[in-house]
Amino acid sequence: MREPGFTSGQPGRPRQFDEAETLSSIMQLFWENGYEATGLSDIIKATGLSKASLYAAYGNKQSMYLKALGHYEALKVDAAVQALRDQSRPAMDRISAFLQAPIAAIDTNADRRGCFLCNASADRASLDSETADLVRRGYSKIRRALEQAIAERGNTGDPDFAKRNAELVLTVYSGLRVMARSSTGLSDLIRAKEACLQVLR
Amino acid sequence: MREPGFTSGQPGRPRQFDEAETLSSIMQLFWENGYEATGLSDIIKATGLSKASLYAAYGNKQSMYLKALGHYEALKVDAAVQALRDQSRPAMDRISAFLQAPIAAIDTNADRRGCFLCNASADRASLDSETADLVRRGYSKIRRALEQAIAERGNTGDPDFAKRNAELVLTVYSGLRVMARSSTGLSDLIRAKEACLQVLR
DNA sequence: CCTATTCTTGACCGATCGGTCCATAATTAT
DNA sequence: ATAATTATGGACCGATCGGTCAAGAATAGG
Repeated sequence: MREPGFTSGQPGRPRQFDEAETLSSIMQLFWENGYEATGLSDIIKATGLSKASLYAAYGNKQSMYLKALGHYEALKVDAAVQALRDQSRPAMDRISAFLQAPIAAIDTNADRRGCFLCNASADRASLDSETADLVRRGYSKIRRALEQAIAERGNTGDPDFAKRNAELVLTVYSGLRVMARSSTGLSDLIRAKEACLQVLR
Repeated sequence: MREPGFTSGQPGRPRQFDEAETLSSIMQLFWENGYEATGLSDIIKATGLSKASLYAAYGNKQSMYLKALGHYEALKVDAAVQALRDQSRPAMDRISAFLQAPIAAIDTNADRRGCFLCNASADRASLDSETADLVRRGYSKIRRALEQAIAERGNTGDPDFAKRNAELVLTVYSGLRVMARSSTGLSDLIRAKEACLQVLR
């Protein structure tokens, strides 16, 4: 209909919206406002779709949330992991950039959404085990990438050095993301980042 | 009525419940479940009071939340600050205990409520400036106490040492609290704490 | 063409939401 | 006693919640 002559091979009326694009809109809402503060009405408004279409495509609200969180993982977490693994830059630069992201979000875009993974951990993981599973999986991906980046820099004696400090960086990242949601200035966030990076030097 | 002969000096029927005790119950609910996931019905169930009594005593839901968060600050934050200022123990021990709290909560009580301040920052601060104000005030109290505890240990050269590392400890604390809400094991949390403490040694 | 299948819209559902009102109970002051 | 004042519980409010349903629209294969 939209594209005359186009056939999908499937019987029945084809979807009239881009599923991934719509999922992105849904993700933005849950990301910014959390699970409970986001209503179906908000999702309807943002996507322009009707309730039944949304339910047909993504299931109920809980399922929409999980799919949105999964989408975040595939989009943002995986991108961060890839950047952390980019061998064309010094490991230290990559880790520094990873910790700079929470600061840059506020600085350049006044973006207070934080990190969906961290928000989900604080907001929803303790009430829903499926969310908790997703959050842990996302954290683990980053953890492993950090570990390897730190290990790259030569491990002096202590076999646990990379593991311990990867966890430190990940925890500082989470803390920055959460504190940024209520913070007014950048200076505190920058200080924490600098202090964290000095450990690795 | 409850205590015949007791007079408060005020005209009219006296409150038949302990305001602070009831506020504690309300605090527990918002603390554990967040703002939106806590309904008036939950508060009624937990306190045993009627809706009208609650509104008369604390105002609307938003106001209940802010009072609950203020109560948390007076109860828990101030206690943590006091512990950080306790000169009878080495500064390092106090800071270590501060970072141990998020771990002990899970370990000994399977307590996944995290820190109300951190939860409020992630959950609500970006949507409500009054909440953000309270959160920042709470963080600042802890920040100052940490700064002084770190400064106690002798400041070698760098005049910004205490400030930077106080921010690091505070950020790690926030990160631990948030990650603990979705975490299954203790080992990662412990690693982050250890790595953070090593900076100060 | 027809039939099967899927998608879409909008009406509709009961339940619950936060919030208000009112009659009554309990107290103080006179 | 009586009046004034405050607190309480329960009924009540419109709005919104998440979720379902049915009828029609759009496609496929035959």
